[in-house]
Amino acid sequence: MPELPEVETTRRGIAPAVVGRTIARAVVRERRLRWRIPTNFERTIEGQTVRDLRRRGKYLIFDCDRGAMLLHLGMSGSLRLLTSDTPALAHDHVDLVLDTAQCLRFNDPRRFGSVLWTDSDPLAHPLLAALGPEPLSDEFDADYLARVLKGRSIAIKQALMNSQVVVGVGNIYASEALFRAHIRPRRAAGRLRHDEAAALVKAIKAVLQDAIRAGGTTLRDYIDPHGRPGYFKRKLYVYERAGEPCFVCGTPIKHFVQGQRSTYFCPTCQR
DNA sequence: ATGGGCACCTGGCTGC
DNA sequence: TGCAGCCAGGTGCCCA
Repeated sequence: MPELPEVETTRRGIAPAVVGRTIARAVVRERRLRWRIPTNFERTIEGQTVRDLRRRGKYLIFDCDRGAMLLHLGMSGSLRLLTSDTPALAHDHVDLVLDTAQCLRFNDPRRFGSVLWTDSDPLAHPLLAALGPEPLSDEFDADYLARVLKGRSIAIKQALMNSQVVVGVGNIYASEALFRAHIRPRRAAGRLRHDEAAALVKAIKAVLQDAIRAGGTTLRDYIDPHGRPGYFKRKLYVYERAGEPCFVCGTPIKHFVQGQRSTYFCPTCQR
């Protein structure tokens, strides 16, 4: 499911209900997520107040009194705000019951998501420490991208999806950003001209910001914390549009598999 | 250091 | 109707 816009939409949706609230109770129905939730998790988090809710890449960071909870939505995860008496359905793995009687519920059919606890600086956690820059930060600019891609033979689309290069860009927005930047997904990352790197940076920022504004992309099952879908699907130029005419030039959109992931592009608009 | 491939899961859809 | 096969918003890890 979720790339940066969906995670950010989730963060914005739950923050008002969660920040400043105390976790009265945690309920874990399924510990076998990407990483097993330790049995002392509930005891650790209960009674702590959520001081801040941040996002780093696709991770949500719940800063608490004595540490932080890290939550990743994986491919199929979602967080919802519900009343604490709402019956749990299939794949409702974790509840954080707040002192307001609201409940933050994590649902994840495929269980690629994760719920972790750290006692120390969350940004220093092994899963976060090596992450590349935030795409919407000033640090992510043409000079940075050109420098980090220099000499690399990997295809540009796969480079964009590497979280050490830049965080938050997944399979949808990698294809979309390359379309907006007029760059073919198979181009060697290290062979982009500087002006192409600049165009790509601009395209990544624009597509992510546009998608956040639309509440993210719902293809199949993504929903925001209030149960609503994201509306960016209608603004996708290439993703899942194989064989359909390019909105710009009419050429049929092409599809191929790259690193076991579907890639879409317009052979006329992208070079 | 880099890149490629696999693994982890469930559910929905397609086609026989 | 049933079922095999394929595909899906991610990413850490192992190996060459």
